[in-house]
Amino acid sequence: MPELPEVENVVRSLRPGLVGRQITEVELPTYGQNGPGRTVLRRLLVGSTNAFRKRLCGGRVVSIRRHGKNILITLQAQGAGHGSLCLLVHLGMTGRLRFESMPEPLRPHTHVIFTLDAPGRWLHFSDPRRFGKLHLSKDEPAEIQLLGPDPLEISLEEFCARLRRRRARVKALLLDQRFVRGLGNIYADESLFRASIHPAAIGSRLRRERGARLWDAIRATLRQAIELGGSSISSYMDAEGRAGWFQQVHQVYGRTGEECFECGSLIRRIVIAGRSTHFCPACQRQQRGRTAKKTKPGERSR
DNA sequence: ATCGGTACCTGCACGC
DNA sequence: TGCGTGCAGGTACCGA
Repeated sequence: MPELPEVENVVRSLRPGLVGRQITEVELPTYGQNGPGRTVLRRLLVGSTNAFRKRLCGGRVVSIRRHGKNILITLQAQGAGHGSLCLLVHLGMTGRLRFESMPEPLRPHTHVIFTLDAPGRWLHFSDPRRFGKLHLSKDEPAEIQLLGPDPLEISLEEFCARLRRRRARVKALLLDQRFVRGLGNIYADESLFRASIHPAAIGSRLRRERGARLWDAIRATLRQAIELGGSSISSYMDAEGRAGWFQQVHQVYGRTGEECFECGSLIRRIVIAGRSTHFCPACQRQQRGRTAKKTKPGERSR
């Protein structure tokens, strides 16, 4: 769920209440819930739960930033294990970091409760589907270096150069975090619509002019989405519980069968790279000879 | 290199 | 009301 704009808003809303604060206690309410062999946290927490708790307690938050869809929290550890710590949080599809006041009843699927040295403030991590991840390490995990450039920072030149090198369909490329980091299903579809590019177009076959339009569309889409607080499709909210508004200006995502706001054609849904892909068949035409092979007669493209 | 399928999970909307 | 089905913002892994 949370893509770059949502994660960016979570990070921004975490900063004021988290930077400079000390974590005084860490509780893991779902630890051991499904029996010792299958604890809920096993998949969520990289490393042992005890080490996680021990190393984090007493740590003071130094900084927090976004890297693609990852949240990186740097802490100054306390006591014998002094030195710096890096807590990586990936929200997966349904992960949520949210400030809470303790007397409220615990929401279901709350896996980690960080007690802060600010009175009446706790930070809860919840994640119903448990696709999220928490990884505590001494240094920044090496894996994040494998991710591609940030789409808001990449230059036009580099973006076009990367496109030229890849023969995958452009929608698949946008979802590939090694191509650019931070785009997900919503913003890939919305960016392609804004650039009037068919999602099945082959990256290396896009002319420079179209590549430039895509580069521009991605940046404009992400900037506007960040501005509007992200897309709140079902339950996304920032750390202070504020919803986003970008879903109200979605042009194609989640609009299968509805009329295109530009031309009135019906928005179509196809599957690319195993993901639902929404586009306007009239505004996003396949370029003859420049796209993936056409569907054979009698073959269904759904 | 790239793709499709599967897996990981729970919740929700839908049709019957 | 209940039940089965398909779908959902994520990534990782397999074999082809």
